[in-house]
Amino acid sequence: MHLGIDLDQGPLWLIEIKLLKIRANPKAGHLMTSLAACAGPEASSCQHGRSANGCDDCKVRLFSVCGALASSELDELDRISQVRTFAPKATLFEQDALAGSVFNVTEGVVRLCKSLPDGRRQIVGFALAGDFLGLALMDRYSVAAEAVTEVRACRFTRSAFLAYVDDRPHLLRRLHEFAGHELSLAQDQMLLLGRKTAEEKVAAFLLNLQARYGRIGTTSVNVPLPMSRQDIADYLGLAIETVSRTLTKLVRKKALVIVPDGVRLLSVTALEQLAA
Amino acid sequence: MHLGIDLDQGPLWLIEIKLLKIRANPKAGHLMTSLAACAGPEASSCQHGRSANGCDDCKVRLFSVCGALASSELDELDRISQVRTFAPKATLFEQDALAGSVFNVTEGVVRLCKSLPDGRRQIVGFALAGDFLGLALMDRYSVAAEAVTEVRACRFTRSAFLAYVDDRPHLLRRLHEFAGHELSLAQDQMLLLGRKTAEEKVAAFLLNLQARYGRIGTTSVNVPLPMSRQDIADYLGLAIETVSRTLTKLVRKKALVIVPDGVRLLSVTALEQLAA
DNA sequence: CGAACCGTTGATAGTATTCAAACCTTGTGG
DNA sequence: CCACAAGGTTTGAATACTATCAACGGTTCG
Repeated sequence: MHLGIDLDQGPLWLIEIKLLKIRANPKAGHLMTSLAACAGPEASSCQHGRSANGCDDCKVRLFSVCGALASSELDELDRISQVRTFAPKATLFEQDALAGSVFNVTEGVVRLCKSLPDGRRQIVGFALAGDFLGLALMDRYSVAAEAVTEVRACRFTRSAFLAYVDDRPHLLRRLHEFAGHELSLAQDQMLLLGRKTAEEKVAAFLLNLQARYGRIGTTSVNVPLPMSRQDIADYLGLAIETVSRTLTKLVRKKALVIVPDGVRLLSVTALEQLAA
Repeated sequence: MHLGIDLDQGPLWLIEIKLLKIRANPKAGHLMTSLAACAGPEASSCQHGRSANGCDDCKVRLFSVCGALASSELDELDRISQVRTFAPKATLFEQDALAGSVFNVTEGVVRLCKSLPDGRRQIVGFALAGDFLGLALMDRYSVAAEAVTEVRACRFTRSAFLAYVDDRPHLLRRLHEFAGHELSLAQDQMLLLGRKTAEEKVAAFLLNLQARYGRIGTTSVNVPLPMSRQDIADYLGLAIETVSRTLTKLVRKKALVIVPDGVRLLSVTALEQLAA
């Protein structure tokens, strides 16, 4: 066995699994959550968000809305943007509040929540690196956005961003493409919420997350779960206990193992069948 | 009591309700389904869709995406569009098919469905007059569209429409606004599907539909339900029996009465409380 | 060390589904 | 005109899946 080389195979975890319940190597846990945003094996040198050079060497640009912009246009985008960081549980914006800003997530995970007066909560999505918040450009936020992990994001005032977009139809076009994609994901989620069983929901959730990580970084059978079980439950329309029970059921079926801060998928094909 | 004058109060139904189970006047039923698209009392002279004059006197233009266009632009829109009608249960397009066309519904009701391999179905939305199908402008349809009632729609080939849009950023802007609204509705629906009880789902559905009818025609406590109970069930993530039972429960609570082809809301405030 | 939080597991309850049958409406054909 | 078939709706009884309530184990942090 080769140690510390193949990130994708997560050897540190393998060791932990075999040693049974030995305290997790904290570095391993960190590596897993980092996977969401980092591509390639040199995780230590991974720097997301804008550096001193601004958007030019932004790691998320190519798969984000900014990918529609020419290098010359990025300079002005730089000028109207500011990098902001949010601690876990911090609020980026609240449901129904006036939309003063829009954000482009460059690092970390954000949950998008809707709540009922009595406290019931539905998470309508998780935003990862490259995702744009406030895509609809509406004057009020329809959801709340809360940092799950430490989050880094480019912030624009909505008015400045609108002015910027108005001069650039190709960017609007790109925004619209992203909105269309979001809408399609929302429809998939409606199918999941309305018609799938708990097991199908959890399996589909894990596969989905894996695919999303793959699009922004390394494809791996290690799927970090930076969000809490309660978050997952509120995303899938389940009770927290049902999420927990279903995960252990999937473990018994040998479809996955639970590792610190996430899961390792043992049989993607089994999960795909379970996900319906 | 005044007969045949006040459409909004639906006097014909009142009579029927009081006579208890007397066979419904077929005209009354027809009036109700027409309410979805007709504003004002002269339902008989109501003509939706493009007439010989094209888009200019289209009844849905002002609250549809076309509302962003100047009169001069409508001429060219006319040229690339064709009016099409669909019989109930006809398919406008199928899930995952190449998106060859986009549609603007001018009359009738369309259901947007997603299905699982085993037949389970989720309706992700009902399109009414003024709604645009294919808003996302993606190259494949993410849902199937099926006529619930007789449907009239303006059809555009996707390529022609894309070319038309490319020359008109203000139309793209309007399309994006509509997409943002759709996304917001989808998020509301996720909250409903994931976190609401059967009673809350049904109450919210009826109030929502009433509000939508109000936006495109006459606000009325009469809410036509042209779709089947199965359709409602598949929209709300319930079994057909649960929808039926919940409706009769709402009748027992005196929140509404069931009339041919729809319901009449007796207490909107009661329903609003039940909808959470 | 204890409090707080998160996750897991067990027992129980409840809501919605499933299965089944009856009812109603509509359309067809004798 | 009535009988009958077909499709949709409603109602009833039993089941099942998931939620709720409760307790416990593990980790973190002061």
